[in-house]
Amino acid sequence: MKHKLIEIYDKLLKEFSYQHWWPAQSKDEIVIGAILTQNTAWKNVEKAIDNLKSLDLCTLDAIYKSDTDIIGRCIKPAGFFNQKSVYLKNIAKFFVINGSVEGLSELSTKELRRRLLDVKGIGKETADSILLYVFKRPVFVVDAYTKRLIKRHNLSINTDYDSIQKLFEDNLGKDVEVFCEYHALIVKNAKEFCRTKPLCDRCPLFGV
DNA sequence: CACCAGGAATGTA
DNA sequence: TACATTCATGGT
Repeated sequence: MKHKLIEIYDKLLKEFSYQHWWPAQSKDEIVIGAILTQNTAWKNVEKAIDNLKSLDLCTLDAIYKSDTDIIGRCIKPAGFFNQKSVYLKNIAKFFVINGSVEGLSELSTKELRRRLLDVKGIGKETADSILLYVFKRPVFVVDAYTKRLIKRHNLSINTDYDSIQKLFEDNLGKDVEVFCEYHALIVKNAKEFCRTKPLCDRCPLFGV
């Protein structure tokens, strides 16, 4: 008997096809985007990233060496720029002093996650996004859309982050590609159908 | 005008 | 542990 989560995944994949996530040109850009998109529309994140690129500041090394107020002006469209400029400096420093992605690649997933969570500005979702899309570790990313999906379809009693993450990881197999695609599809579906009319009859998950 | 967007830190009880 | 508040821009 297939789990509901697999049924949902199949329907979303059939409806939207592959999403090619994370949308970025480099691993540094994924990390930067993960910070900038915190409670912020992706459209505004794109503007901020374009601003960074125009000054050649869309790398962790460049951010590490730049003034916080310069970063702040670039990322202003993404909101919370006073906080996020500091957060970007924090994560940039973390990668620089640890030898970038390569320098951290030998760590276990659990240890790497702990270290990411120690960086001020990196919470569970941001840490897991980096673990999955940058380090290719089998960690499921739980965002607001994912929680909403689980609640609307009554797929879990507990709806906190850890419970929902465990639900996905226990029922999908630890497949990085599936985790990457499933999270992307949940976001895609939410933007496409679930904004104004939750579970309307046009939604691919109607009746599931 | 209110409300939301691919959250996280901080403070309170 | 479980909520409430704060942070800020831009689209609907």
